[in-house]
Amino acid sequence: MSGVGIKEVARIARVSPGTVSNVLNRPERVAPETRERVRRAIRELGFVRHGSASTLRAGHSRTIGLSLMDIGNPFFTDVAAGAEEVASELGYAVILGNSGGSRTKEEHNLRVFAEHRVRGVLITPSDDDPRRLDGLREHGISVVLVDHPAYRPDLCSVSVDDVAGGRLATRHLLERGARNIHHITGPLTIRQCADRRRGVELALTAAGLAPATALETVQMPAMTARAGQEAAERLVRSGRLPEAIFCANDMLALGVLRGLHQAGVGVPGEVALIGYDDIDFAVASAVSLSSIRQPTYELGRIATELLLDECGNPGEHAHRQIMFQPELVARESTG
Amino acid sequence: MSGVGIKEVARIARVSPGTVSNVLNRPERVAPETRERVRRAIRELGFVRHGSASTLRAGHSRTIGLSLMDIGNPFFTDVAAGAEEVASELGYAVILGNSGGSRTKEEHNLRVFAEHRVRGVLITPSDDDPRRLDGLREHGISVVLVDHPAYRPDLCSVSVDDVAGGRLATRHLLERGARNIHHITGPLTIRQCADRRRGVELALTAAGLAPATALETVQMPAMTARAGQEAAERLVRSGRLPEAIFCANDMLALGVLRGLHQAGVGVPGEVALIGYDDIDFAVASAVSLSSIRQPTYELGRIATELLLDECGNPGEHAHRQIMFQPELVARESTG
DNA sequence: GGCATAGATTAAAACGTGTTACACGATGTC
DNA sequence: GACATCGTGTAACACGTTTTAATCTATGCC
Repeated sequence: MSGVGIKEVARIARVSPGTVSNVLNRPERVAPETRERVRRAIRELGFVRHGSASTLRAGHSRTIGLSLMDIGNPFFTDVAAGAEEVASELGYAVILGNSGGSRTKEEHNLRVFAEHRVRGVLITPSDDDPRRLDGLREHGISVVLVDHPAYRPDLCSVSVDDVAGGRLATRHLLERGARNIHHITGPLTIRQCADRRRGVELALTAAGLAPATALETVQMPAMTARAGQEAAERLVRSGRLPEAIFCANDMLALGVLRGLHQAGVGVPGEVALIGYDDIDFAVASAVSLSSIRQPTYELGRIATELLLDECGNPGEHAHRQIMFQPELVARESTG
Repeated sequence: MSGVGIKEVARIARVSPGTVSNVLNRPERVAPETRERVRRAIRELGFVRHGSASTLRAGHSRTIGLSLMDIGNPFFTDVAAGAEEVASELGYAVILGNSGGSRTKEEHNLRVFAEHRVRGVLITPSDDDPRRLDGLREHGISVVLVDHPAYRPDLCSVSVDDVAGGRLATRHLLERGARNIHHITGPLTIRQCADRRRGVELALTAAGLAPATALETVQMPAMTARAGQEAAERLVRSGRLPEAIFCANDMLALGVLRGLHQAGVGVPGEVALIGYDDIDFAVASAVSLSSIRQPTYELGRIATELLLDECGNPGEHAHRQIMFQPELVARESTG
């Protein structure tokens, strides 16, 4: 086993354990020569600080929890990458939990985080229920919502305006000459989907078109490429091709693209197509995909910064609900 | 703060703290009625065990470290998903570290893991240097290599036979009529790239072709879609289109596909193309991509199982070097 | 020279849990 | 009735670190 602790170091450096602790945590308080002597002992013995003991005594850990909805989706892994980077820079470790959209698993994750006495939690919540979060906060654990606005002033959140995104995509399609929109989305119970659809409606009305006639919404159970392809095949079979398709997700859009291509339908020649998220693979497909870009990586970075600020200055921290504006990326699939 | 600890629970349940600890860790040793009384108290107080104190006293944590080479690559996130699932099932938490291929960051990760006294470490190593790992193991931390064979009998590893994979891809192209192979790869200092290329050579010689003339290798600095597209553009400009292209990576292949498509080169009509990894997006591209499938998710699952077995039965655990065989997935891009 | 002051170090008391050895009744055995 | 046994529960220490208050030394000042 490891065996070598702070007091073995102290013995070798001819110092008291307290001094070693000071070298570790407040080096400025110890005289340069002793400091160096202690550091040498640390190196020689290969000492590494026992994090648990430290956490126990200090009352707080250098750890944050990250609960993701879908680790298989590039959108979320981008968020994770951003979060990990910032956390790592500031000396924090990240405990990963993948909820897969399941409330049970999400609760399990939060419980694990609580046991580990993480300093804070970053979560892409699967629903709007804030009760579980309050449980954490009673334990003194800060929480920041990611990709989901906090509808209350005492909680930080970092998200992107999905209504605006839906509007952007729709307006773009209308500008390219479309008079009606075929909208392929995931379950409308998912906030992101509902908001994006709302944006479509707003854009249509703003252009003097009635959503009731100019908008057709198709709801798929999953937001995967497979689901997208199925939607496209169904569309082709029906024989009534729309002028323009807006998918709530790039995964869906890539599937649609492939389904249309296989049926010999030209994109953007016969149908214009736009997705959402602007994942890296959007530009890699044979007909590059127009999409709505979100500052994914930044989402993770800023959420972590907010979280650690809240942990560091619990008194004067001002809760903020940050909402980014999405951005249109026009590529080949919309002409 | 939380404030409620094991002894507050004990007070409410009219029991000694030791008994509460027993209810938590060896429930069978305590009489059913007291057990229930304690459990009720735990529920009422909303008590959650202090993981650090537990770790400190017990001498071991319920945590593993996971150091990934590239969290942005679907291959690695699949591995992570598998690992997280198993770890979670068995009550372990996962600390995530993203090395991005940098040795410095990798060392940082390992140091963090050591401080947290993780039970074991899962790592997709960026090189073959085993010294850092030995440092961990001296501290009683088990290590399992992922996607990298252990060249020593005292270390577990889970990997895929990349030589066989390269051979599979090449043989497939040869069977479709190609007489020479254009191989686009990443840095050959990366073991995976070197092995896959080795497989190409073996397959060529086995077919009576001399690698010196039948194989052209192009080494790109990164294994991204962008790099693939650049390689394709260069190829088109050179005017000498090969019969068949084998990319060491699906990301590269998707880029090549797009580059060729933009230049009006038909796939698989004029050029056959195959990738490697069979990421989900391989099937989603306009011309679905042939690829070499690896049991990614399983890699993560089994590695974690091995790791936790090694932690649980330190005495009788037999180190294993598991090597999976990859599998050809033929799709449209090779006709 | 005495005293205050600042700086450097230390001793000892926590932090919340797990574990060991032991106490306590009750039961069964001779 | 004495004694071993068994099933439960307890008391107290230990884990490795941080932190507080106290101690010690050297320095400057009157």
